[in-house]
Amino acid sequence: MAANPHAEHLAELLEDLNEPQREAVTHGEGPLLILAGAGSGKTRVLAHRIAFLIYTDQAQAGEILAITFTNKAASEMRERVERLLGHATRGMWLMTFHSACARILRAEAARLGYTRQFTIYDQADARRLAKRSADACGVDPKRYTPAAVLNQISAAKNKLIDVDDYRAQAASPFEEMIGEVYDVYQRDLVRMNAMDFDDLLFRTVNLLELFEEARERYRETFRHVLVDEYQDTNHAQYRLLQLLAGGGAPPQRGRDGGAGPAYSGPVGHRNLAVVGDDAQSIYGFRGADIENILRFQDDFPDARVVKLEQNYRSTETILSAANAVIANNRGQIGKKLWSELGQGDQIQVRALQDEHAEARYVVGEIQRLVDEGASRAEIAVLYRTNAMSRVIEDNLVRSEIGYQVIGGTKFYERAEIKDAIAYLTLLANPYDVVSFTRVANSPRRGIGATTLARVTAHATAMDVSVWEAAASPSRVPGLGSAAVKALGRFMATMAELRAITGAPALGGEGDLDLEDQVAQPEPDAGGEDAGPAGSVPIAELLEAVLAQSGYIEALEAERSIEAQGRIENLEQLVEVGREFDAGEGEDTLERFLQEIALVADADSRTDDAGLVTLMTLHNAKGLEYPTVFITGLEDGVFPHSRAIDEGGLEEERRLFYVGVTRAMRKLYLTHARRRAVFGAQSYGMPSRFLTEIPGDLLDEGSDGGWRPGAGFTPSLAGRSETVWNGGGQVKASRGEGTGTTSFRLGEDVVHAAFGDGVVTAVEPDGVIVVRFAGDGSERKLMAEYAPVTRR
DNA sequence: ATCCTGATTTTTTTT
DNA sequence: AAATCAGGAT
Repeated sequence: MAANPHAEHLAELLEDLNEPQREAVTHGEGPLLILAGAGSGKTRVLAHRIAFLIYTDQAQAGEILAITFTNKAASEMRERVERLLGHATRGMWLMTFHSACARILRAEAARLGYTRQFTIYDQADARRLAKRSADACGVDPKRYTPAAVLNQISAAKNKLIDVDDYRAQAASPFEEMIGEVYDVYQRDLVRMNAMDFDDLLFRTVNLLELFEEARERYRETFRHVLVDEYQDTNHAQYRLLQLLAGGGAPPQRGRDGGAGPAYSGPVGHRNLAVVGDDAQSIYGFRGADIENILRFQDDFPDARVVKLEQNYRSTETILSAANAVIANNRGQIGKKLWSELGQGDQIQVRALQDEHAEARYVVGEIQRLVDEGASRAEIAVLYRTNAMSRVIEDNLVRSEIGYQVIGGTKFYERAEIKDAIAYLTLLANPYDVVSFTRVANSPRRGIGATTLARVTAHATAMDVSVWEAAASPSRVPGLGSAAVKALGRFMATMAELRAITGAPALGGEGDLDLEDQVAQPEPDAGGEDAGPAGSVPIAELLEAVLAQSGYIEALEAERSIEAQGRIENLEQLVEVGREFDAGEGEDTLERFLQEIALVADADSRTDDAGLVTLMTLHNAKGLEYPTVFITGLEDGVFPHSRAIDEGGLEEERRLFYVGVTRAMRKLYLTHARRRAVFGAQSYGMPSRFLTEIPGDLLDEGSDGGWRPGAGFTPSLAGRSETVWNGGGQVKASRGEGTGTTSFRLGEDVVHAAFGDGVVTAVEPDGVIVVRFAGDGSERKLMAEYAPVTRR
């Protein structure tokens, strides 16, 4: 028998790999670049490589850091590796950049002036904060929306430009203005012991640059670093990898003060394996820098480069189309994808009159395919923007075809869920002003905006946490006696809840008026943290929060269907907590909050259910389906008009390339002559990407395509609906008689997309509010236009 | 402090 | 078509 006790496994591991795949898997130490075309088995190669490293004793599980793009991809990877290794992957760091950074920062928070309970703000929180900062700087919100301002700040952070650098190099009044807001915004974050998504990366880079000890420790810990989707890394992520694995280009700017110890000490181990495809770089808008992959060989001149060009997914027709389209981009790394799967079917291209006709065509085809024996789970419908899912949903519901939508509105964005999370966040992080203001008056307790502003201003002025400021309301200047009382009661329950977490008590007690109490030792200031702030089951804590805060009570008092729906959502959240409690690892509150902050909706995708999948093209990255529909192929929609204006055409083309290459056997491309955008009709030419596909690969339908006035008649089983009325005024007729458009409170209704619901409010101008039974969501609808009918 | 109403804006894409 | 926001009324 061979010396290696795993010899048998090893042979098996390499068995079904093609030559370049095997080369990538068995590559030893040193930098490795895997250029993996779409469908060339890159996930497989990564998983096999991890298993190989372990079987050949080049690494222990705990010495591997494998970065994926989504949590979903991480758990899929974990499963695959477990299957290969035949045992658990305990200790292996297999997660997203953001999760890995959050985990490192928890451990090292004190060094950066944070506590380990720091809050992670999602985009919505960050935007709210950016708005506040912009207001404080006197920025005209009409001229510069908070989102635009935040984008600028985010872009700077992704490039590792801190406030001082930014202000120093500001070259226009606009940039000076942004610099000012950036300054305020960042100070607020620090004061609140909070980080936004970008900070997670930026702060980790700071940590590793400033503290040699930490840098060396993590370098030693992660002997092998593997990165998936490398083409979508931004500069901060790039820098992080350099710091962890060493090598790479020299730092771009020394950080003042610290005299930049960045590159003293041993050069890293340089065991960095990255996998990517420059043709699939689609996240430039959020700072991804395609140059990272294009320049990998400059950074590591001795890097082994492996190209995976055999595609195991798609027919030759589909690949030819993809190759032809992407050839219109400049500066690609040469790759020629090929497949042994045969020509296959032609690509179906259809022109429809409007988005309704398009949706009917798509759903009609789905119906036909399913009748012919296809599984719904084999079909995906892709679109450029989330808003485009609505019409397709309508039609799927009418045809009674089960589907799932990935992305769009998320569970964790619902108000009641955000409220509940904010309570927990405030319990963990007493500095969190955003959570405090969110929670203080919900349910209503008579703590209004003015009171909140006074409390937070006082906290800032006295340099104490909001918690402390609020806990001694009588010391806040300008508060009326009613406000003092309300705050006192609120903070008393918060203190009780905090006691449940096991964390030490904080701040002033009720109405003690001792002046020197402010000087009392502050447990959260420095390194030592709130002690064993864990060990309470999250589900229990959450139930206590919801009960003692009066949140549930207030909802029950409403006695409305929508309140009932909210309560059910909250019960679901408690269930999430219960699952977390049952999982492995210490169940600390911080860890729970971190996990929740970093989950994406794409993570909730299921494969096995008999459901058609609807999602944006971005969300489709990394997935494959036997049948794929790409809708909305009009100039202005896809490519998106904003991308056309801002020179993002190549990225749009790569996005189209990603979409096309998701398809295994059948590909449908549709465009509408006319489409409602913001409720107004707009007319669009067929997408330029369509014309980039060689004609012989396309089947444009027996009809020869769209002709003015004629209209395409989809092969719909049931009735055919007339949509085009020739005059330009368009209104989709619904199958069921709508009857009158007036609804009454409490009436049972059916919505084409959302199913059964009940009218919970009737507003002026024909707006009704409906709470839907399906998901408990509540929506405002235009009674006259929305596809709702009385049940 | 809270509710109501009308105006404005939203749609790129997401960790 | 629908969500968010600001300003004004109660």
